[in-house]
Amino acid sequence: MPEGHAVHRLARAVQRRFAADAIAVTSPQGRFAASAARIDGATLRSAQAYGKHLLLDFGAQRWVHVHLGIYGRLTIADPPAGPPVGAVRMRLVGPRAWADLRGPAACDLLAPQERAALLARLGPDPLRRDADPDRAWRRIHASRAPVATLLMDQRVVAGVGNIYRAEVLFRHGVDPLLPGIALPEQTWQAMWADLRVLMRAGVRDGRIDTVRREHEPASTGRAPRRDRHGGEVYVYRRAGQPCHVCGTPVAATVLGGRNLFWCPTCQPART
DNA sequence: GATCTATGTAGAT
DNA sequence: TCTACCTAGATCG
Repeated sequence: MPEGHAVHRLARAVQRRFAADAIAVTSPQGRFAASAARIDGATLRSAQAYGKHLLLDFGAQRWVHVHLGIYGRLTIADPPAGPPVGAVRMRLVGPRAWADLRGPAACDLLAPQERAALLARLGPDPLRRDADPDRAWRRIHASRAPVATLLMDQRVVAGVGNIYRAEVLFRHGVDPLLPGIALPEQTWQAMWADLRVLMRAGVRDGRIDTVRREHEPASTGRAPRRDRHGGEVYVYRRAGQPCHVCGTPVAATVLGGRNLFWCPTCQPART
């Protein structure tokens, strides 16, 4: 689920269904119980996403910070709330909806300085209007690390995950292992603009689609294939399958502990 | 039913 | 570079 687009989508849903209401906050599982008690019954002022982080503003300088990590899920449903099933870290119950949070990497109550520190360590988020791509560019241009590594570094760009990184590199013909310092600025600007378009579409649709119409299998007469994440992609998790554009088998390796996918023909290494 | 895997990150080594 | 975190869906047998 959780690349930045999913968290922004979640923030919108929480905003729509809980904001301006008094919310009963509990921790059926117990691990968030002490913090939940401090905000139980407070009015939710707003829900916002910054990269992959979700912040719920409960007023009086109190923010609930949620990071879903790889496993986490926040499910929202219509009342009435039933008994908790499984390990529910946090439950929100409002008059119009209720939500259960399971398996998050983080669920904390933040004070203002903690919230500020969190936001300060995040790079620009393509889904936020005020984001400055030059901040990311300065870090990329100063680094010998592979572009693929830099794109996943939340201090460089906030919200990009393993799918968007693989796909945006493919769409711009960039070798994932190219050192950041060797990436042309024009290419970075184009990638940033593309990330904004792709991730906004992801928020709107609730899935990641990156394949241009002319490359869709459907346009060749076959039914469109959806991977199990529901989207249509060029290279992510397509190791060994033919590239949609040139037919070369998609390559895969592990970089920094994460799977990396690319087309060696469409994204050639510099020689 | 057991095992594998994952759209992520922090912290230890 | 490695491990822990700790959930659930897919896959294996």
